[in-house]
Amino acid sequence: MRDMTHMVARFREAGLKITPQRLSICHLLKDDHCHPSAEEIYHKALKIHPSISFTTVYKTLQTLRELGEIQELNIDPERVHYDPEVRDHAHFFCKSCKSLVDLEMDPPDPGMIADLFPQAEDLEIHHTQIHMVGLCARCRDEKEGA
Amino acid sequence: MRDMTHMVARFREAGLKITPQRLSICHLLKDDHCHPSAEEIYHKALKIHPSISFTTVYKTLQTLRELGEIQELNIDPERVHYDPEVRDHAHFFCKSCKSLVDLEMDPPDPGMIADLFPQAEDLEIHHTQIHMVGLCARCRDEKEGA
DNA sequence: TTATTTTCAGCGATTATTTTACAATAATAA
DNA sequence: TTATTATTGTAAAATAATCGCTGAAAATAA
Repeated sequence: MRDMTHMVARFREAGLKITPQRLSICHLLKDDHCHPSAEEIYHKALKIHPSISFTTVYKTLQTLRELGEIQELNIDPERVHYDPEVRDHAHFFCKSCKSLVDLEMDPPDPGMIADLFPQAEDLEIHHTQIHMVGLCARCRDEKEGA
Repeated sequence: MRDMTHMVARFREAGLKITPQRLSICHLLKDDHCHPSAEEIYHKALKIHPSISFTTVYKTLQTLRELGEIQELNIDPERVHYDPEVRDHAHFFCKSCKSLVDLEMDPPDPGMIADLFPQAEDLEIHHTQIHMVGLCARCRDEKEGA
């Protein structure tokens, strides 16, 4: 997700109304790299718009996803998380503390995907997710220390 | 998941009873590479045990996951799918027909992960999932033909 | 085989998340 | 400013996932 000027333009060109709720949700998402859930975004939005509903947050997230401005992460079996960064990068999910962090990656060699996945040639791939699940450093140490 | 003899041994060494229901669920999973959901396994199991409950299927899937005999796939936002193959391989999910297929991959160069993800050094990674989402050949052609 | 012990299957209900319908409201264009 | 149209928020529904309990079944010992 880019800056607010860009988002306003995106809404406009899609024929969507520019409401304070939508702008606030964009603002909350824009610089948040903690991968919030819909519920978390809702609670943050409540501080700005005390009467905002979960439905509004939910629908706005859908809209932003359709616009390609955010991506949904299915790494946590309990809930969907949202990521304002749509460029290729991987994620790590800690089973213990439920933290979800970015794993930066160098852009893979374009030929690598084709080499690794010959079958992918016949598919129209919209996006790729790389998920690693386990224990973060802190939770691993706690486990061993106990 | 390996053969039934292996599964019986696994159950036994874990102090779990070898019930007809469990054996049937293992049998259903063993050769199914369509990545069924809990609901689908339940419906197949019903044909063998007309009185089996969803709870039994659900609990057995949990057990098999804890034993490391199957893995859960979180690629479909609507439901969890189960995979009897726990070795490294990627998956492709078609947004249109909801099919979920294996993408065979050559085992990546051991150094590749470390090279791509320097941060991973501090993490205890239990498993990695690579998910590609888009349209399968058939759905892509239907879209273009229309 | 039979008795004893332990676990499991199935029922029912619950929790949590995600999704929808619709009337009131707010944003936009004329 | 008014008309038009989309969005918000309320409330409720749909769906998936999960749990406690009890009779039944399976494993084990005698």
